[in-house]
Amino acid sequence: MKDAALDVASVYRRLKAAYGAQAWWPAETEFEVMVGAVLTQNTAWTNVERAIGQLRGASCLTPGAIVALPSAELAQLIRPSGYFNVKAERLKNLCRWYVERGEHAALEKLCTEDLRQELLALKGIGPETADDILLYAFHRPVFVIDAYTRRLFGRLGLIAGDEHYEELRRFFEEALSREAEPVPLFNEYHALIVEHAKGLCRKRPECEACFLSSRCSAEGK
DNA sequence: AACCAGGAGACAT
DNA sequence: ATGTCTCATGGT
Repeated sequence: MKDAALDVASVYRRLKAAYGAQAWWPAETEFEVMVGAVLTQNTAWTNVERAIGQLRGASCLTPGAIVALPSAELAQLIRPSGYFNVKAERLKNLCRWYVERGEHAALEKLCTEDLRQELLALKGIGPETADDILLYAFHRPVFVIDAYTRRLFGRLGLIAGDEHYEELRRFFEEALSREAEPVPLFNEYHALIVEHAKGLCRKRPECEACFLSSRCSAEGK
């Protein structure tokens, strides 16, 4: 028999077998998902949690409150998440658009491509942040590409790793196009990639693939 | 104590 | 179209 094909779908099964269900995104509301998507840009999630906690504590975890808040005050609230000055502007851009556009009730009516283009047009919302929002806040079938995805699948030999964002997104979405329910699948898949990456031993990059075998010393962090 | 973290934009080449 | 720099806090 031929060796088991190491394709995108089988990597998912192995990740899920190794780490279990993730049930992302870690947030109370869909708006909170959007805030977290901006705050976590190139930042550890533990820092984002603090920033979101500060926003909640100041009763500023709503689009209206963030729009009304002076940038300098917003920056101080989100300080623990790093890049607080730029992220304050990015959050305000996002919230201003969100409010003007009628929030979820109105935006839900847009098709995925239109919604994506509107998000990408905002200063501070790049392809990954836009796709985080599309998938985890609007439940659209979009596969999120992040640095972990590039690293993992690059090391597995399934991609080069330096492809353009859109090219990789199409690659994964096409590879999973036969699946019955893309939204829960994409949701879980990206979460598993991150979970795997967080527990990965930095000193041994070769361990990147150890979830593929039944015994892995790096499992469970 | 350097190094990195669930990126994106501005700018030069 | 492809590099390089900046933004900044909190963990290992």
